[in-house]
Amino acid sequence: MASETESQVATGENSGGDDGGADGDGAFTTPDDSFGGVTPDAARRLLLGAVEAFAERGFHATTTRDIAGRAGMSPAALYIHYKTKEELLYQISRVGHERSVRILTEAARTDGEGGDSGGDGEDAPVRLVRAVRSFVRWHAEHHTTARVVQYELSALNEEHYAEIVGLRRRSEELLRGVLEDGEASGEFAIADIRGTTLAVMSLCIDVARWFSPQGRRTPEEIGALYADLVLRMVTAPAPAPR
Amino acid sequence: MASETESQVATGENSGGDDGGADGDGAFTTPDDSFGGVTPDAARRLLLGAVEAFAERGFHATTTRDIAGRAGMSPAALYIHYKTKEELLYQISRVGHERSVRILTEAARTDGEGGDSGGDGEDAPVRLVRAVRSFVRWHAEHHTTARVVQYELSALNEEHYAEIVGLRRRSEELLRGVLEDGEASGEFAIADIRGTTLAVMSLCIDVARWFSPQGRRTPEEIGALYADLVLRMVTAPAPAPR
DNA sequence: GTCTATATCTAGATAGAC
DNA sequence: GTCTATCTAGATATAGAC
Repeated sequence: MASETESQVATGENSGGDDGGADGDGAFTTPDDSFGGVTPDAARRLLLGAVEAFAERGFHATTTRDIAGRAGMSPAALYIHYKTKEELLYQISRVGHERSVRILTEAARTDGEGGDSGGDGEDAPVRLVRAVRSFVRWHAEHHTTARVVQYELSALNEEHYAEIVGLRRRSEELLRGVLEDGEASGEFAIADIRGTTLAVMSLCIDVARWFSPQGRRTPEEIGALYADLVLRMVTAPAPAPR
Repeated sequence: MASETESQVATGENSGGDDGGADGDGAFTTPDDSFGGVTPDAARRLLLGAVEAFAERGFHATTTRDIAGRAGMSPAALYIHYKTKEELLYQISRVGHERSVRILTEAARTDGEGGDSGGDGEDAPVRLVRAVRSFVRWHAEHHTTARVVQYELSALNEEHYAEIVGLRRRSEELLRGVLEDGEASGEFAIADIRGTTLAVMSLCIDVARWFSPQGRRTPEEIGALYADLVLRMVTAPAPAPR
């Protein structure tokens, strides 16, 4: 398998506690060190170059020369670290999707951060707000990576694509679980749980497409706005004042 | 300019009343005749082939041979009708974006279909529901075209890109107008109108990315669901029942 | 307007010196 | 592990016959 080259990508899943705390993620990571765990250095620089290039121009329009150039290397050097251009995309996708799953796992759990939740999933709104807020923040903060992760999937080979789809399903299930819990407890009033789950995922993901650091809102602000909008989506509206 | 080749694309803006009635759009159009006005026949077939191919594989990964093949022609024949591959994308984008503007213009107007609205923009919720419903329906029904229209913009040349961005701004302004009217009349309770406008646009647009005709919902059902979700987004939530 | 044939270029990937 | 040089394939676009 292409994924078992010896100089390969560390997921970050086990790479120490420097960037995945309970309060979300990205707050104290620099603009794009999603690949901090990758060694050797050249392999990481190539990955970062690939992310930039793929985000700017798309996978197919990006040349290996371009990627190598951004990493300060010759075109041939790329192939020491990655078998193909597609393998670069796969590593980016995998790390990004694993991060998504982790963010949502963290946010969706019932034993909230420091809170003394009674136990029976009473706090679905808190979990939902936390999930949307940190998921959106990640897509804005790491919009370059996220753009590649979310919009270049079709360039993966079949095997890699299947693996990524599995991770996406896990993310969706995590979010749906929160909506189901809230519906069961009466905190939410949702007409179509599966459909609403999809809509919320879609809303969060699409942040990566339009977000710009030059825009008028910070990732934090967008996260807060979106959390509020989503909370309204799952809550029965008040009768319109006349 | 590339856009003035003699055998070129009719917008559909003036092409008769066969598919843009007051009750939305797409209901009685076949799966993809967004380009019904294009003549000669070969030019239209090429456009349809390009839409399919771009949607499946992306602009850069699509070869002119592929497009020509789908249209039942040799690679060279393409260049009789279009100067470059990019021009095909431009025509697809332009027609699609003009359709979006038209759908939103139609839906956002204050003199609703047959209704006797008093006159002072009392019916913002109706306008919003109508807008979201038909905009979403278009993105689902024509998801192949919409995918190209929404996700391949970066492959346009600078001049064409600028033109398309102008159309996108018009769409956004149409939607924002509805939210502003509803906020002014007290029908809506929106914290951040610009941000909410963006979120709603984003939600609708992203339907094109994930929609599949094999999925469990029809375009109509998704449109209805989304209209409800968006209406909740702009309405003050009822206090949670305890 | 369409075809066959082809010019020209550029991409991904490899060979082999250092 | 990195470089220079290069192989090979396939892309866009054009030429010229029909």
